[in-house]
This record gives sequence, structure tokens and C-alpha cells, in this order.
Amino acid sequence: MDTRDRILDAAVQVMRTRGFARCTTKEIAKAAGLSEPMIYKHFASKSALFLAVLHERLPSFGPLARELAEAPGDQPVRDRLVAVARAAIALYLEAFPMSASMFAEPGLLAAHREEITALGAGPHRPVAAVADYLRAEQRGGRVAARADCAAAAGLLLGACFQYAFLRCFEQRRPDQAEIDAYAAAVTDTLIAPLAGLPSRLCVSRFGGAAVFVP
Amino acid sequence: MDTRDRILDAAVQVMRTRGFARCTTKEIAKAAGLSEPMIYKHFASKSALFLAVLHERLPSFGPLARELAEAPGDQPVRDRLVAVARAAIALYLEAFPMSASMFAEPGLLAAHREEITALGAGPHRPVAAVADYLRAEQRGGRVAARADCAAAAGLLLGACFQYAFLRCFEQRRPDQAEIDAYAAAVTDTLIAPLAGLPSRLCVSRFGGAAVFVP
DNA sequence: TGTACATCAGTGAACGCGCGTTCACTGATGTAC
DNA sequence: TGTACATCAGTGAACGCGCGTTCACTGATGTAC
Repeated sequence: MDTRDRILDAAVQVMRTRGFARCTTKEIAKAAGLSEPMIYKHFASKSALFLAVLHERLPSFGPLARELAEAPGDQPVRDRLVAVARAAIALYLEAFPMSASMFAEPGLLAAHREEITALGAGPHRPVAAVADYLRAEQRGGRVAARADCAAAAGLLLGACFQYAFLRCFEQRRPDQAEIDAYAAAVTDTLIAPLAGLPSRLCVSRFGGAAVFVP
Repeated sequence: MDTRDRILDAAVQVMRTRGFARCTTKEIAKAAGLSEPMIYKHFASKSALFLAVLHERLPSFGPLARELAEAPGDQPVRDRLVAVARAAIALYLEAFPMSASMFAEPGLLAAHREEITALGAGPHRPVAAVADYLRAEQRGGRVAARADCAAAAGLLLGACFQYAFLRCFEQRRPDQAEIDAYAAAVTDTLIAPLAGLPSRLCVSRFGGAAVFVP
């Protein structure tokens, strides 16, 4: 692995273990097994290093968004939403500690935002991708025509986001079974919720899934 | 206003405007119109000051939770949930920048967590309060018996939480109309969602609200 | 094959700066007698 | 009423430390002739 990558990985590691405030050039160099001047051979400044970390090491929702965009009809909506929720929780659990750091440095936050909005990326993308997916299913008649897809996407991913935040706050990483259970619970509640939609109404053309076809 | 309060308020202000990383004793003293040594006459250290800020200046969900706990039956469920969502968005918008700072200093985060869990408080409380409220309505027959109240609370407040996060990330404060519209959209979608529950099923014994009584 | 030089990853030690913190002090306001 | 002292909010200037950054250097590896 080349030196630049070692520095980026070390920065991520220090950020995770000691926090942004303790993430000094000395600590990063030590974690990378290099001297501090090597950092400055690869990055113009410490801010530039952090921007590179945010840009190149923040986990991406991209792959899942692309998968959601293609072939919308060959799997029950419920199953795809559960899969999205599971992936989102894992993503947010990983991304949160690093993302939170940005708020300590408004200049860094602004620079990062400019960088990613120029690329059309950003933390709003997962919600937009799920909303687009639901609209596609809506056109296919598998989601009710009157459903508010943007609000539904906000609910589902919001629940995942706050779930991840709360686990980070407790500094307790949930195991996969716990994540799966929460993903299923919020998806099912989103689909057949408070109003107590009788389960016999919840059928899909494609078998098994709790989606009502109007 | 006494000096201690002036220092706490100044710390909050600097934290909001310049960020946690720039929130130095010098800046705080300047914002408070005092000299730095005055900080040390009221707080043992900078960490102690920050802990006091988190403990005494973080907006609290307490009042709303208490209001939710009493007299569960005299207002449509939908209206109360919209009110909760509006209040939660306002709360999260205010709390987020300060809370995010904690993640820069794991030691601070841990100390704050110990402090508030000893008091039974914490960021999980809003979700728990809403879940409790829904369970009370469930006992009253205004929420379906089979509904998963914890998941529903997670969805509603999660949507509000992520909404606030995204606005903080954009550094754009939404106006009240926008907040109200989002609060209504997510509440209505939670109640009569993707499955497209026909609106004629969505009636409350108490008039108007979109809650199905099974 | 040897030699002279270029390149380049990498380092130890130092630089100045700004930080959190403390010291020694001032000046105003009680207060006992 | 005056006086001597205690208390207390508040400050200017300094302290040492650790930070980001840079300098001047080393040693290994090409490479042209």
C-alpha cells in the first residue's frame, strides 16, 4: 500500500479511536508508522488531509443507490426496503463519528460541502435515492399512488440515522441480529403502521411482501 | 445576570458561531466581556465548563415529554404527533451543533453520558416518550393493537432528527412553514403510508384525525 | 564494469504560535469597633 | 464618624506545553556513459 493511503487510513483510525480533537499530525504519523514531515510530502496542510479523508474515506451509499435504481420490479418492495435499512444503519454507524467531527470546524464543513455538492453527492442522497425507488415502484403500481414517497424515505432512513446516532452516543456497536431486527421493525411499521392495516390487505403480486396493491 | 451564566452563554455562542475547535478560553472570555481568569474562578477547567454547557444549556425534551404523558385522550392522535414532530425538529436544530461537538472529544462524550444517564436523561428519551404516548393511546383503542409503538416513534423522531441534521449540514435554517410542512408530511405518512390505506378508513372517534380504530 | 550524478522516500530536530492555566495584583464594597 | 481590615469581582502579564509546519539532512535506488 502506498504512503498516501497509509496516512489516510491512519487519520481515520486516530479519528475513530481518539476523536477529532486528539487527531494531531503527531498521532497520525505514529499510527501510520511514519514521521510527521511525510504527511506534508503528500498533503499541503492538515486541513487538506482531513478534506481528503472525508472525500475518500467516508463510506458511500452510491453502490446501494445504483442497485436500487435498476430492476425495480423483481423483488418484493418490503424486502428491498429492509435491505436498504440494514445497509443504511451499517453505513451511518461507520460514517457518523467521522461526519460529526466536521461540525467542530465550520470551515472544514463548508469546504467539504462545496466539494461534494459539486459532485452531486451528500448526506441527502440516500433519502433521495430511496424516494426515487419508491416512485418507480409507485409507477409500477406496487406502492399506492397517493403515498408521499419523499416523506416515506425520510421516515425510513431517518429512523436508521437516529438509531446509528444513539448507538454511537452509547459507544456500543449493535450486532447484526439487532440491526436486522430494527431494520425489519421500522420497515414493517412504515408499511403497515399505526392505523393497523389488516395483514390480509398486505399482499404483493410477487409473493409474501407486505405491500398493498391499490 | 450573574457571571457564571454569562460565561455559559458566551461558550454556547462561540460554539455555535465558530465551532467547537475554535471555542477557546480566549474567545469565550471575549464573548462574555470578561478576562480569561474569570472562567477559572467559576469552573475548575475548560472541560468542566463544557460539561456544564452540555448539562445546563442543551435544550431539553422534558417539558414536551411531560405534556405527552398526561391527558392522552383529549386531542386527535394525529394532531399531537404533528406537534411533537414540530417541537422535535426545533429541538434537534438547536441541539445538533452542540451535540456533534462532543464526538470530537470522546472523554467529554463519556463524562456527559455518565452524568445524564445517572439522571435518566439522554437523547433516547424523546423516542421513549413518544413510544410511551403511543402505547397509552393503544390502550385507549386509538392506535391499532398490533402496531409497533417503539418502531413508530423511531420512524417519526428519526425523520425529524435527520431533517435537522441535513439542515445543519447545509447551514440553512428552515423557516417555520417549511418545518410545519415536513412535520405534517411525515406524520401523515406514518399514519396512512405506502400501503395506501384509503382515507375513509382513517377516522378517529374524536374527530378529524387520520387514525384508524380497529 | 565502474563511476558520477539524479531522484526520491524518509527523518531528527527545530521553529513560532496559540493554547489552557496561574500568579500577583487592583479597586470597590462591606463591616467590626 | 473614622479607621483598619476582610472579602470579592476582576485583570494584565506571564508560564510551559503541544501543536502544525519546515529545514537540512541521510541513504537507498536508479541511470547515463
